[in-house]
Amino acid sequence: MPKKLTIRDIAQLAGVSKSTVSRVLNTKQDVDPVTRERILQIIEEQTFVLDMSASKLAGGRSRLIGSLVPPLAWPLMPEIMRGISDVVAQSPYELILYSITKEQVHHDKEQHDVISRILHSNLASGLLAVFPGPSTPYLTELYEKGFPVVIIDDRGEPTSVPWVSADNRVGAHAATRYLLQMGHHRIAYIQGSPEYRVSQERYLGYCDALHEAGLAPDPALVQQGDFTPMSGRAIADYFCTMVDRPTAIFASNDQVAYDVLTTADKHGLRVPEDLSVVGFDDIPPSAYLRPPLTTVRQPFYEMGKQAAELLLSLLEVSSSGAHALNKLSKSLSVRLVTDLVVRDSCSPPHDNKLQRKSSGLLDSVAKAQQ
Amino acid sequence: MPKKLTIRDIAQLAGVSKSTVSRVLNTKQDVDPVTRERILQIIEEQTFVLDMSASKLAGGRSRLIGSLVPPLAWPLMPEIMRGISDVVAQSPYELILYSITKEQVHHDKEQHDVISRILHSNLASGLLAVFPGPSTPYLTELYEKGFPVVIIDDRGEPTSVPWVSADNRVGAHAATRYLLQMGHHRIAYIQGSPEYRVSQERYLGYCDALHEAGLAPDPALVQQGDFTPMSGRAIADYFCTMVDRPTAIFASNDQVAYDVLTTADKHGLRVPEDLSVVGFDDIPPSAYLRPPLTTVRQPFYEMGKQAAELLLSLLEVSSSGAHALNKLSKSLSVRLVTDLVVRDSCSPPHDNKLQRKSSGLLDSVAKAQQ
DNA sequence: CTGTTAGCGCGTTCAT
DNA sequence: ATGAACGCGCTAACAG
Repeated sequence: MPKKLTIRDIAQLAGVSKSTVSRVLNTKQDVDPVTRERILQIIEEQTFVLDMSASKLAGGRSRLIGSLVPPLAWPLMPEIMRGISDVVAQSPYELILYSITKEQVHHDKEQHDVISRILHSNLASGLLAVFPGPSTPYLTELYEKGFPVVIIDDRGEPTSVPWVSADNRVGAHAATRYLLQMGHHRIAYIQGSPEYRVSQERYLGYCDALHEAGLAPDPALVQQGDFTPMSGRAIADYFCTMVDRPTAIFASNDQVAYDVLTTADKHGLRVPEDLSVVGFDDIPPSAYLRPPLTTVRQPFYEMGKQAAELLLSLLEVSSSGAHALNKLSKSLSVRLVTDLVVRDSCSPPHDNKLQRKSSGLLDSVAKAQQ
Repeated sequence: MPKKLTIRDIAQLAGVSKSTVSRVLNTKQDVDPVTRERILQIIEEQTFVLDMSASKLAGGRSRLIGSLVPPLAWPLMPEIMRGISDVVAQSPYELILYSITKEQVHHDKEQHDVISRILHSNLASGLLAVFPGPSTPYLTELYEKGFPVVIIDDRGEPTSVPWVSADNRVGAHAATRYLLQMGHHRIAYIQGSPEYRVSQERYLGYCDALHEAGLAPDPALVQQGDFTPMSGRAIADYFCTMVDRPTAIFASNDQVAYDVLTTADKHGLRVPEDLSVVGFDDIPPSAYLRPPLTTVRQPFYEMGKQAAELLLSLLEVSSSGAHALNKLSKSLSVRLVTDLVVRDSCSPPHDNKLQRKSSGLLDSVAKAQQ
């Protein structure tokens, strides 16, 4: 175990002062390209790495990013984390995981506590918040005080905090339009939790498509769900046993769509022959169900990736420059497009079955937009 | 934004010196209970938190745990992480996530790099490694040099490093015995990747049960797979088209069992009527398949939890005491029991169908042991 | 362009 | 039982 080298050691090896080494390590200007090269060489040979604690203490920056995330068991989380990790791994930063438990997800006091912990421990120099939910206001405050924050998908009101999200409205529009074009008229909709902004957006997209087709949303066909597994069963029961049963159900996320599939089966309804089903998210199991689920894919990996890149660039600015940061805030939102993934859970309704048939290929993907 | 308080500030408020505050913060002896209480009081009021960087630099511990994990998209990871997070969140420690990409998983050089990065950055004071695979030797070296390490499930040879794992052999035994008791004689087995120790263990469990029933493993019924989705299809094809087709297939993980289900369907074989299928892991989708999959549940949450607790206790020891650590190493392995989760993917074979029928309840769980 | 000087906030001797 | 002084490894002025 070669004793841990310090910046001084490599300064000696290079015949310069610690400051110079520090300069090259922090890619400052004003260093002779030759000595810089030599120093880098030595650093490489010795596999020297800056002591982050010392660096943080002396300078203030920490090369540590905090990530405030909902339970990783949420099926969309792994891909988001992969996007984040991939970016962070390529950077000089490391990622601290502050994981919100199922129980804390809806309690803003507890989330506030977690955030305080993040701030007080004074480790992270930036924060990536995934579905921060009730704590969005705190995060906003934080951000406006100059602490770099990026939100992935939000809840509640818009905020000045940079954020990235998929275009839920357009996605829901595409899914609904797909059903309409297939000949469906009675398309039921299962709402997501009302606290989430994405729920409203998806609902609006559903309405958009209906209006476009000259239809008005039928209140009887719109029921309030809450995104969680099992929660859709009662609603699906209701739809399956209606006198004038809908010919298609658009569930506002895949997990609820699974409930629809299960429930339809229970009632002896075949999907897609008797009932078409569309989900939202395209989480991994959706491709493996029977029938494979037609759904709107959210680019989770990309969302994580872009959020991390955004945060990294904020960090860049706040370290080098000054408050030029605030000037950018207008353009600091990213909306990613969704894709309609056509699988086998939809077909034209019985009374109107001359339209196109959905592809039977598991993996066929159709772009939702143009 | 109240300016960050330092240990000195609260020393002043308490009318004592920084040293004393430091002592109570680190729960040292030799502090007057009264002043200790007063200081704690003030710390509480001010919601003061130690600056971890400074603390680490000055020679203290870092309250940071590194976690070296495979891609979170591995279906068993979220639960493991939940176990880890729950424990860490209750402790004064934070978790740094070092995520291995799909590509790095089998390249020990890259993993070595990641580990070096962990060590050199000098942040983490302990390491939790999940399925470290090829880097087990490095971790062993590390551990033997006194750096706290805990491994969750290993690969390759046994090591002195503390580790936790499920009892794969007993689990596989239970699954196979279940099939045997149901009347199956020709039970095929799809192996996992040979590099993983768990693959061998499960295979041994399979053999144990066979021997117990007076049968010998039939080489034609044991095929080498590799745990990944899709990888089982060719093997399942092979089994489904054999002249003397097996009446049951035991897949060494759930993902491969899904392939068996898909393939059986392709060949027009009904599960469980024509073919019984058992998996291993009990990852979330398994309960929602049609038919719901009978499988051996690994206690992933518990594995993460116990590993984190183990590491925390190592950290405790290495901070307070000395090398009493090594004396414990004998008992520092944890083997958790697995459960056979009986769902609907198994039934007695055609030619022998008088035995018990598997439960139809989705969630019915039977203890594998006693 | 580069070296020198001061701390950053805390743990740890060593006194007292 | 408690305080004073020193230094952890590094960055940030300030000189040159």
